[in-house]
Amino acid sequence: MSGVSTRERIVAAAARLYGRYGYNGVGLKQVAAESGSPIGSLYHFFPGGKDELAAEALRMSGAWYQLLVEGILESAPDLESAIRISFAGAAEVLAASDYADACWIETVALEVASSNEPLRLVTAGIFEGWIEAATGWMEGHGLPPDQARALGIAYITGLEGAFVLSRALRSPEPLHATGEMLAMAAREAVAASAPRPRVESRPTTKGARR
Amino acid sequence: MSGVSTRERIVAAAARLYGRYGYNGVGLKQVAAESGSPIGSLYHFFPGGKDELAAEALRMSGAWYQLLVEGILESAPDLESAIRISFAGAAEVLAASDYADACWIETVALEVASSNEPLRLVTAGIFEGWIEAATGWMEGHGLPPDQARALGIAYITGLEGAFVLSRALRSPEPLHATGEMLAMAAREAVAASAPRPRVESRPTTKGARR
DNA sequence: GTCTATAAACCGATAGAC
DNA sequence: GTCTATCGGTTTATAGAC
Repeated sequence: MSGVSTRERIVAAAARLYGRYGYNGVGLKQVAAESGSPIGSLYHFFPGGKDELAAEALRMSGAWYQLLVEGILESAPDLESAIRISFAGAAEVLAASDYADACWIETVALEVASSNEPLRLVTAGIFEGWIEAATGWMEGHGLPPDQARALGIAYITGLEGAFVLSRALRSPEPLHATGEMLAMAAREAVAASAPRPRVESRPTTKGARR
Repeated sequence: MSGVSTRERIVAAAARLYGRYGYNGVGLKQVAAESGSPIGSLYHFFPGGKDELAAEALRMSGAWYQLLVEGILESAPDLESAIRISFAGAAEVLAASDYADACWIETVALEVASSNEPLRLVTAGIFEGWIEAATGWMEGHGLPPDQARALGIAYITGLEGAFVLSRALRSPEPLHATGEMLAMAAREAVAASAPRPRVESRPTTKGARR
């Protein structure tokens, strides 16, 4: 009746624990206990040990978050409100977990960035996938490719950075403030790339573009 | 002739190592070796052990970054270019360290957020100080208090989030893109809070505000 | 203040019974 | 596939000589 395999329970427990306390802050014994399985099962499914388990946990979390965010973005009426809704929703979820569960990738990403190249590559692949998805969605709302990519990246970095401050301060304010400012940037980007809003919108004599 | 005390060398080594590899990723023996002092000296200066040393390293780094950023902000001609210069400078420094040294606070902040309340409070105090400083500077450039605080927070969260992606991807692009989008938000914020730029700047019949 | 030796606990990983 | 016992190494922290 459970429907979840031992392997899935181990991966889920590892993802949650690593996200909360970091890769180096959680032992395999703790993962085994949290998933309700002995150490032996852990090495049975992941002969590569802790690194292989973490890689699988990161990939699982990355795919899960991507589906979650894509669902939010696609259900929003426009670009500006999509950003606002994303950050407000993240603030609610974070507060509901008592500021424990934000992004299960980023703590590990920072820990392994300069010490574990295989895992660093896993986190890089996840972030690249998110950037591509966000960029595509921004393009679908009429932004030119370079603006779409910049805003897509800023959307992700804004979320990740706000997670750090919101968890440390135990306050939703960083998420709300960051969402508000990115919504403003989105409005400006849309206005700047609009076909031709009015006769005099911006001085065309000297391009503001770099 | 050295001028740096043993205590200072220990704190500096701890700050750098914790920033690169995380709080749980670095042992006291490694800090002692890196600082060129035996373990005994470490416990002589920090009887509280690893937590007390980390707290001191965090406070030192926090004050140092605050001075650095304030210097950059005050030397910039205007709000928009100050943001651009900050992110471009951070990208250069990060690349120069081979994507190892970004913010020495944030890796530790994420690790301790849900597991070490005393250290979490230290990181929270540092972030609060940064927010106050950034907010004050934004107000000095004419933004109303609530907009100044929101942009000040987004400036910090944007930096922190871009650090995560830039380190993981080993690319300066996240820092550049985030800086570009926050500069756009700053331009929009300045324009929106300007005394009265033109006769017809935005439809006043239906407020776009919230 | 500086330094070494060591205690006690925990880590990742393995062997092997069932 | 499940589970226990254990190895070797590393961790934080302490004791005590100099």
